Amino acid sequence: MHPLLKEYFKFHANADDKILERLSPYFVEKTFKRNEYLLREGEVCKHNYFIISGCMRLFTTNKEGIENTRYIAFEGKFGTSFTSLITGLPAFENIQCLEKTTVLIIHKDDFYDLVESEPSINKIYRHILESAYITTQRRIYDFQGTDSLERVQWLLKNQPKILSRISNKVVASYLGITPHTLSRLKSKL
Amino acid sequence: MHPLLKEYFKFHANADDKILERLSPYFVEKTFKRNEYLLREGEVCKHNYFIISGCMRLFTTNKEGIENTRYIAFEGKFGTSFTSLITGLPAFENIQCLEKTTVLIIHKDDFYDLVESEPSINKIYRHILESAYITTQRRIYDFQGTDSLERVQWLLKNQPKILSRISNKVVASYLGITPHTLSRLKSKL
DNA sequence: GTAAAACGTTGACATAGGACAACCTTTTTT
DNA sequence: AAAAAAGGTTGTCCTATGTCAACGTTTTAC
Repeated sequence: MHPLLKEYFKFHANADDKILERLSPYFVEKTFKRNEYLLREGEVCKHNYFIISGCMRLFTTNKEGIENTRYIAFEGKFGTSFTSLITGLPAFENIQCLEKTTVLIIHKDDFYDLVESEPSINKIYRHILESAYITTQRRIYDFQGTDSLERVQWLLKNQPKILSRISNKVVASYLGITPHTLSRLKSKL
Repeated sequence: MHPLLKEYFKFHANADDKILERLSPYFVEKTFKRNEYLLREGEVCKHNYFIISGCMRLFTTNKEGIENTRYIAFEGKFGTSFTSLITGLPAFENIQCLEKTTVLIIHKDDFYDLVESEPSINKIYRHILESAYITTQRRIYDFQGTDSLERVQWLLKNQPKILSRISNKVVASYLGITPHTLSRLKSKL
């Protein structure tokens, strides 16, 4: 099993080596090109991805074609369309690599079987859900009732990696502003 | 055990009557007045609440004193500050009853012990986390890049109960607009 | 039942940030 | 290496929504 995933399991579920060896075959490594899609809006999401290197984003497109980035994940994190994975309904979001990205892929059927049968995966899943929830909540909480300057400052303080590694266009769509506004704001700082 | 909670357990965890009788003593009934607080910002949240009748909201207050309602729950739902419950850190949100409200209260220690030891509660918790996550995601997704008229229409379509049972002031703070704007928009519909 | 407070509506005005456009720079393609 | 495409910056203008204010109505408190 890849050391990054091992670390994740040890840290969040106290899993021992024996269990990890048993789980290892469920995770298949694959590398995607920069800008390549792991999932497109309208498809049913069938996999959970653990990022070994690179990064990906979840984004939606509204009726005017404007992109809205909702989550950006780097190496060492799980990322997928949980809403589609959980409900089995078509995703309303896309998953796209922002850099050349290597992931470990587990199929949802295996994943949910293991959630039921294997306590360490049950714990990991609980952890993933809890932190996904908390992250989402924090983002709503921190963004609601703030102007765009405050949002950029928030990003600088809380997720500086996003500002340094990700293009302005994507950052703007993550902050809910236009690239123009972001550009103007950056010159103010 | 109260029939509403029973129904919840049967529906989401297939729990049988024997288990429900065992779980029953952990849930204590209590009634709160309209506007009464179950939790104040800065306190550590120690309980999970299941609403039997009435409704409550979670809201935050920003530095200018502006309220921001993030979740409104009616009878038949669990509600608490999960972020504080999970992390054990002080909550940044308030929980307040919007009507005279009767809840079943379970202490977080009991709750998390049961999550570990009792599969039906484990399943319930998973379900709560999953739906909390999905609800939050949907709200972000549906609100981002929409103007306030679209938000009101969204509410009318997706949560009409909120518009009919809850005061304009609270609804406005849920939509992230001022009561003035909401008032103007309502006259347009 | 009366006073006080909170809430809701509407108007006039101010402003943050989007739309459009031009231009420059960087990246990608061949 | 040249051409094309994408991304970034900056200017002007416009619109949606917040702010301030006045006033009427409903709810709460004594």
